[in-house]
Amino acid sequence: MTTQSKTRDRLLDAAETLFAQRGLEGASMRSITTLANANLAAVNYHFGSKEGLLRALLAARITPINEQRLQLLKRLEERGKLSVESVLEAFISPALDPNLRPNDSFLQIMTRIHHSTDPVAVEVLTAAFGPVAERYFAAFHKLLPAIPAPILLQRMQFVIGSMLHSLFSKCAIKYPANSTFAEPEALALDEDVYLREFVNFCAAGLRNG
Amino acid sequence: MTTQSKTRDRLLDAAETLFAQRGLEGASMRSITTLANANLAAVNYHFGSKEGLLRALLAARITPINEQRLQLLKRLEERGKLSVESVLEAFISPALDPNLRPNDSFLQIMTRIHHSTDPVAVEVLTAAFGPVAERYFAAFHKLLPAIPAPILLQRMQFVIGSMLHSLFSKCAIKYPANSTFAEPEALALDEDVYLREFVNFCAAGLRNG
DNA sequence: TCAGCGGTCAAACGATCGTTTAGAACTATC
DNA sequence: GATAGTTCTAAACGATCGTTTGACCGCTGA
Repeated sequence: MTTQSKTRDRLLDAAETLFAQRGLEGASMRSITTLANANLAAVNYHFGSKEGLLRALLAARITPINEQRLQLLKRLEERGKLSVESVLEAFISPALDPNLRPNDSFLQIMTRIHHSTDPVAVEVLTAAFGPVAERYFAAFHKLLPAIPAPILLQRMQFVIGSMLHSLFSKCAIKYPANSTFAEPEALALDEDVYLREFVNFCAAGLRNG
Repeated sequence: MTTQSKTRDRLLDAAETLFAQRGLEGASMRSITTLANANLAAVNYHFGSKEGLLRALLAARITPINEQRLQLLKRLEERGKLSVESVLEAFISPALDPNLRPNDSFLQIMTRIHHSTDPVAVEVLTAAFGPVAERYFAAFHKLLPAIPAPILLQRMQFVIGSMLHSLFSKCAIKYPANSTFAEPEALALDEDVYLREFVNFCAAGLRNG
């Protein structure tokens, strides 16, 4: 138990890549194990099933991001630095932190499963994001007490949508290069510019929406 | 050629339901034809292949929405009624128009394929939404000339994300009913309230982002 | 030395996938 | 009522899916 199998980690990496590339159903066990240079039976040995592999992957990647989200929010509260902008930054920045390992592939999986109806994905998502959403809703509610709860909830859906889609479009350009709209280089903002844009866009929307 | 087959339409409806419910790969030909009370071979007869069925479905549903988007924008320009708010409304309202047949299932498919990497979905999406995105970008650029193009492009990504995710969450509640956050009834805003919230949120974000 | 164990392997399992085929059933035209 | 063309049907095709099996390897502690 002290030393985890190398194969196990290679399987997680391969699954991350292929789940992002081909979707949860489109990525076959054979394609995953081949990419991981492992035997076909390796997934069932290490994770029990394909579903077990998905659960392990999501847990390994989502948990640290959401813990960071809660920790940053707590820190803001303790230091009396709560503002709409600082809370928004605390919400999105963990998804951009390379130390927490959200690479392009995983960001793609995140957006995909947020709009999926796969039972496992829904179960894991609600369990992982439910507490985070509650705490952040409470924070926004305190900062914007004049906004009725149902309206604020709707605006938070806009915030979440802005985050998911922009994170996705950061790694998967949507419009063809020959289009006069959105040449690739036009979409490639610096990461700090992107973060500032997200925070300001959503702050303005939350307040004056 | 004058009278289209009833079976063809039932297949499109069944495909719409099951593609939304189980995804493009998760919905099998057998499940689709069974739901449509048709023979297994019916899809291949009417559409050539499963891919042909997907293409036909997307074309039948997306085309009228995007034509309406372009027409509404053109009408605003002709009548000199261009504003950030009116353009935003022209952009989202066709997706809510029951006459254009975007029911809950199709809205779910829309969000799903917008974040998918399926080659067919990407091809159809870029072909259908590319011109719309260009025209609306030009309109926003004219209304907000002080905002640099790359920044405006990023903000339009936020707008698109807000639209996709909120349309999706309108039909597929994301958080469990036992959560203090987001009880189902709390998310069920009137459609006109929802439209006003979307327009105001995005308008504030676009201007002051 | 050898029994035990975590890990890997090739091979096969039954199930399901999308597609094809040949012919039956229908509809409209003469 | 015979004919031609469209629509539907049952059955089977090969391919691929996720999973299981039992043998095998290298290491460790007794």
